[in-house]
Amino acid sequence: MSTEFTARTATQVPSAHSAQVPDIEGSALFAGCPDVIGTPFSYDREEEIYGEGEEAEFVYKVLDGAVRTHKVLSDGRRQITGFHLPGDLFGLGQGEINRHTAEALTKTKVLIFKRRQVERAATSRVEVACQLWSMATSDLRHAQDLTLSLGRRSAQERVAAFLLEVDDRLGSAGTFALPMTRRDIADYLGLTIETISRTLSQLEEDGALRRDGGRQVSLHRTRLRRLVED
Amino acid sequence: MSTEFTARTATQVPSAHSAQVPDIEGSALFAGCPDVIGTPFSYDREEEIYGEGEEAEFVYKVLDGAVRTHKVLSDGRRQITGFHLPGDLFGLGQGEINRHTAEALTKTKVLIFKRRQVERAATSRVEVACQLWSMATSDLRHAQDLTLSLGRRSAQERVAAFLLEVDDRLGSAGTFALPMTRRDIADYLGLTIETISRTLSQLEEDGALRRDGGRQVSLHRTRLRRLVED
DNA sequence: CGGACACTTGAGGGGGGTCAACCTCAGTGG
DNA sequence: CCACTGAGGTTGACCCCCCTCAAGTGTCCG
Repeated sequence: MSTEFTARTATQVPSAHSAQVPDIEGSALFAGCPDVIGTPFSYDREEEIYGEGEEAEFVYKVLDGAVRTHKVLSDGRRQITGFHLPGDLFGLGQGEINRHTAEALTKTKVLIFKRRQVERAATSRVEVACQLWSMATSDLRHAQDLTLSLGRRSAQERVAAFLLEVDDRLGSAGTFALPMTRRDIADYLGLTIETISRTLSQLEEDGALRRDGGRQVSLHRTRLRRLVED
Repeated sequence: MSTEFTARTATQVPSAHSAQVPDIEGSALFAGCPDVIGTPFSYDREEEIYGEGEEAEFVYKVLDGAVRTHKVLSDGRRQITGFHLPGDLFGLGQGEINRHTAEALTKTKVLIFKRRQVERAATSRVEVACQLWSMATSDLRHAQDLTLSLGRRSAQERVAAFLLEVDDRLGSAGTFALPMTRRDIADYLGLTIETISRTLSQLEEDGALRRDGGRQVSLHRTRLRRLVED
């Protein structure tokens, strides 16, 4: 998996154990394991990378672009569990069978690893196992933060927190283009596209951000942060 | 951490890697690591085990009783992230600082391990590291299932799924006493105690369960399962 | 038997969903 | 160069599910 969109708050502290976080270059991910080499691959916009219920054969590392993973209910309701940006690993931690679907948001380059090889590396090299533990733990933190938002925060708080999270992941410039559609944001935050749209308009009206065409936003971070209880 | 309340669905498959799930007895948890020995300890009903923001010094294994872990917003809104029953490990995966609070639901016996020792064991024995990875992964799955419920399911679906999950964790007898209050259920499912109460009444009226005093329930599992889309 | 806490039930309100119309803009073809 | 098209986004009107507030009913334990 990966660090996904875990917000780096001031209280966050380096990983508990000695394994270090993977660096942006794919080559050093399974350092010291020459048999675990990633194969470059590309996906088009909206292309499925793997599907829920299929055998989990590979693990992926994003090099360029963006990926979303989601679960669906039988009637089509969708919950996005994470967005994956360059440097992130995804597809791990799902046993023999994929527990969600992964799709490319845009044209996306990845490195593909065989899951079995990664697991073999984990059982033979303790640093790899610790690294995988560290990544799973990081994803777990992210999932629990999302749980708190979905369970207990208002639409405005969720959207404000989401914008700050994306800004953070994208380099904390304060100005950026959202890499996903309103539908993706809605399905991530447990809301509807109309509510996302209305909330963004409201935030702009309140001076918490400026917009320029659908995707481009400039955050007023101190005001947004004031809206997010924590 | 632990398997928490992860529902075992028909599609679920044994852990991906070779590490085996810990057994109910604490002694075999860090097998082959004589330096990692748990110290027995007890907590009273509603007693705090550790608090969010404190240094994470220990890891815990439930022997008897039940524990909840939760996060709180500054205005008091609470989200329970998991209930931990006998056999479950909790308190792992939070770096140097606790990212949530843990409290005993009832009088609870645990085994306490020093976090540093567990981490040391992980870096020296690959089976331990894999076991910890496996547990983190299992917790991640659970958190993502909860995310789907909170984001996309109705109150009735959440309560029905919750009852089936508890039944499963408690041995699938179909009849059991809920180990937690309505408030705990509400704070786990992102609802209010009134909605929990009304939903249970409605489910009873629909013949999906029977109640006997506040906590005791008998599930009509096929009817409940029909209410839970998946 | 009485007090406290957990739980239930009702009445009313609001946040966000639903449905529908409209706008914007990039792409495509004439 | 412009008309057409369709997907993504915005906005409004209405409604419903769940929350809020409030009053009751167990039920456990002194």
